[in-house]
Amino acid sequence: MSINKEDSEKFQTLFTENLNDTALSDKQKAVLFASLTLFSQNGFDRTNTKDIALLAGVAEGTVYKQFKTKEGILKGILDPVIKTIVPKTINDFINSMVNTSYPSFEKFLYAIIKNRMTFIFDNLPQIKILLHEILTDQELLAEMTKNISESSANHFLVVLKHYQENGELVNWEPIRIIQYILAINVSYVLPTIINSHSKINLDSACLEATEFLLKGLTP
Amino acid sequence: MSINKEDSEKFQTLFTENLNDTALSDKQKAVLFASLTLFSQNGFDRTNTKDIALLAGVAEGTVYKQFKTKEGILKGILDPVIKTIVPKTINDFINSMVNTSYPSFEKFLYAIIKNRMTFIFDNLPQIKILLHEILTDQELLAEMTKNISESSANHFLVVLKHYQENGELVNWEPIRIIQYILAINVSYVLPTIINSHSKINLDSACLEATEFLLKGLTP
Amino acid sequence: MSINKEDSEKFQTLFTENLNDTALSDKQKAVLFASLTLFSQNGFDRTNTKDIALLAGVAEGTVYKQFKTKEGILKGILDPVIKTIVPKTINDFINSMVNTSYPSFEKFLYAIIKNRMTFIFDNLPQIKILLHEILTDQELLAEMTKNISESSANHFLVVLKHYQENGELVNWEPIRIIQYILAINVSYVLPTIINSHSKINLDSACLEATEFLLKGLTP
Amino acid sequence: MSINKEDSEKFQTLFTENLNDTALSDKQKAVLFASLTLFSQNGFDRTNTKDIALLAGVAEGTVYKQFKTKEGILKGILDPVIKTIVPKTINDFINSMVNTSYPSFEKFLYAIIKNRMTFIFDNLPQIKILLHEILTDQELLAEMTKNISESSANHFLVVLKHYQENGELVNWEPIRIIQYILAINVSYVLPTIINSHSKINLDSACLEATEFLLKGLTP
DNA sequence: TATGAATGAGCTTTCATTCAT
DNA sequence: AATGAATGAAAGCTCATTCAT
Repeated sequence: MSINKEDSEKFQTLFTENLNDTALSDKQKAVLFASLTLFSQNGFDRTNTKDIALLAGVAEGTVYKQFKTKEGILKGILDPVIKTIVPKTINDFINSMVNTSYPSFEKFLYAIIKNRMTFIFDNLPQIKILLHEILTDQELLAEMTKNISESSANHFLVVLKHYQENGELVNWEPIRIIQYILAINVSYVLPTIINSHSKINLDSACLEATEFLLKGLTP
Repeated sequence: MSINKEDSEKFQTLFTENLNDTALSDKQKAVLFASLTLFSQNGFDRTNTKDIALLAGVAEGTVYKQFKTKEGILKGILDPVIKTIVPKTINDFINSMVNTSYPSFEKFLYAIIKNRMTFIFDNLPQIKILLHEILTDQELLAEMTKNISESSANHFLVVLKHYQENGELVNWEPIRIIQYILAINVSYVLPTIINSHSKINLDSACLEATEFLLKGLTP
Repeated sequence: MSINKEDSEKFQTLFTENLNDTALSDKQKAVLFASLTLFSQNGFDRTNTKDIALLAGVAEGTVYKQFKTKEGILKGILDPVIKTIVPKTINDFINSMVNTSYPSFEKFLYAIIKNRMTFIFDNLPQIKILLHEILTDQELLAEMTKNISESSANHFLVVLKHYQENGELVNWEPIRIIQYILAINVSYVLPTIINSHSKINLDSACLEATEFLLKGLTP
Repeated sequence: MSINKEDSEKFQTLFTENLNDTALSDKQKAVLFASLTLFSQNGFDRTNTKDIALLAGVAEGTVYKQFKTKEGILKGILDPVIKTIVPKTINDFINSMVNTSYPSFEKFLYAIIKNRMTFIFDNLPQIKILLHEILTDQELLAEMTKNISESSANHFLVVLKHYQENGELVNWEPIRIIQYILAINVSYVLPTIINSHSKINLDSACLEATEFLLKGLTP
């Protein structure tokens, strides 16, 4: 199995679909998108509701129709990410992982990396906002990890153990292995998170990351 | 929000030394430390000058004596980090690296990692503030990298090349190697950056990181 | 300081008309009138926005809706005077002067004096504010004279020349004659400018001024 | 008699002498001069004590040694003008007038005009400050006129009456005659009051003013 | 449902004034 | 007497939020 184009387009539109599910008028959606854009560009505190209204093309009052407060808009953006998008994505991925037996740890590694990177790229604005909030609100992170780990992290551990017993993966603590995989992933994406205009080649990044991690994680 | 007095008394490293060099009165230093603490705890925008004055034990007017504006205080905190502390630390480190010939790439790697991690732990609040600002102000990062790379990055590259020619280090682009080293470093420090109360064992972290990076970077 | 509500209701002339032209809400007009009153009573610097809001019967935030700053309000008051009201008044007057052939210099003199004095009385608060500003901001005067002289001062000079050639007016430089006429006018109005409660009889003032100027300016 | 150069230098230094009389240290005098300069340039409200200290070359605390408040400095500048300098000047002038019998109303007129104009030029900064204050503080003017008229205005009226009975001066109310003389005087000085850099020729101004007033005030 | 004028709490900043040195 | 760091009241201004239309 490999994460194909269709998969990546699924993540990209999860946020939008999520919007479409709820019965939001066009103006309300415009408010949410404008907020997403401005929050990720300038930060929550440096975005005012007047500018949101301006960018959304609505009146200031309309900004408050759906979410009662400015912070409500923030939650309206982050809650789906924390509670739905991330867990759902992870579940989908792990399920496909369990169902598909990867021929080698290398293929497996490449798959995770591509999946993770694609997800990050597809949700850049939300991730940037999350980063901002996590720096000051520690409960956010706690809630997020809770939603992830409780859902299906155990399945992932099983797969890791499989490769360890197979002799393809060093016998380190799973958390340590995950830490390295995430770190290398993030190191490729960070420039784009910070500067939206910087572009990287996703494919070669995945290949490079896999190459290094494979060397570092093979016994 | 709660103002944590103990936190503000911990950061007694280069930043403090740097302060003592400048002729600041005790109250002015208190203002700077209070700002450092609150900015890193709650973020710049969610810190008001009244609370800074309160934590520093001075009047609100005193907050504005040294740095004319609130943003001036932010610069007063970040400028030394960007322009002096980071470059100085890097120079010191590289000089010691050039003078000391490490017997192996492993020793060399361990030395960098320990140095880097120690630096990050010693400057946690400033780094947290920097992170916040970098997310919205891209020029900050540009200026920082300028100060770093122009000073002595070339020396570092020479050392890397030495190990590559020696057959101890893979023949990848130096930037890629540095990226991995930094990523692994940061992955150990991140929990502490986000949650100041989470503690890690610096020594075992360095050993672990060295172990992994050595595997990944040896040809 | 006491806020005099009656005063603020008196200035119902060109300034008010000018306001009605622009699409200002009642509250915005109230802000402008309150500012006019307080600025002229106590001076710009001794008027605070809280008192403006109080006199206007609005919230403090409302004071900043139309004109973004306190100085913006000052400009909102003085700009029409400098750029519109004064030039328009002068043009109207000169046009009527050119169209109407006065039987004698005396009639002509009386007409100007009455016109000038009436204008000053009708715009007392604005003039008082202007005076204050002119004392510290010399560019204001420059801009005002530019707006006046360039518009139609030449027409006035033609009329003066006519009376000089007719033998009814001394052969002095026009600027000198105008200076005297203005000076005498102002001398009658000054007490009212300084103390709003001092009242003069406009008609007898005009007659007296005409009598003196006629003696002084007849060959 | 004519107002000679020596006379005019007497007025010019009255303010300084007044300072020297009081036991003020050099620094205290510097504070007073700096205040005089800045108050007249920028207005009382737009002058801060830091700038006064800076211009005077003293510490901020020193500004408060002599006059306990900023308003105290203003009084320290204006009180001598109102209570001493103006009355003394007027008394000196009227005494010299009474003692010297002017051969004609013309000579008399010229003498007053020159005296008045010279006085104004010699006290420009104080007059500018006075103007500012009079616009918002009506009691100031009241106190000033009280000090003037009570001292020796009556003497002046006697002289006017003399010329009226002599047939050299129209039979108008003395206050009206004084008003015109002052108005014409002020009209010559005003440009310099507003813009300190504009210079006029004092002698020709006096001759012109005399010429016009004589025509206007001769029966 | 959408509007946008109005609100007022809360923020940053200034500056006359004090006082230990 | 002179200093200048420190003060804190008060000012200008912003902006999330409300509500009559």
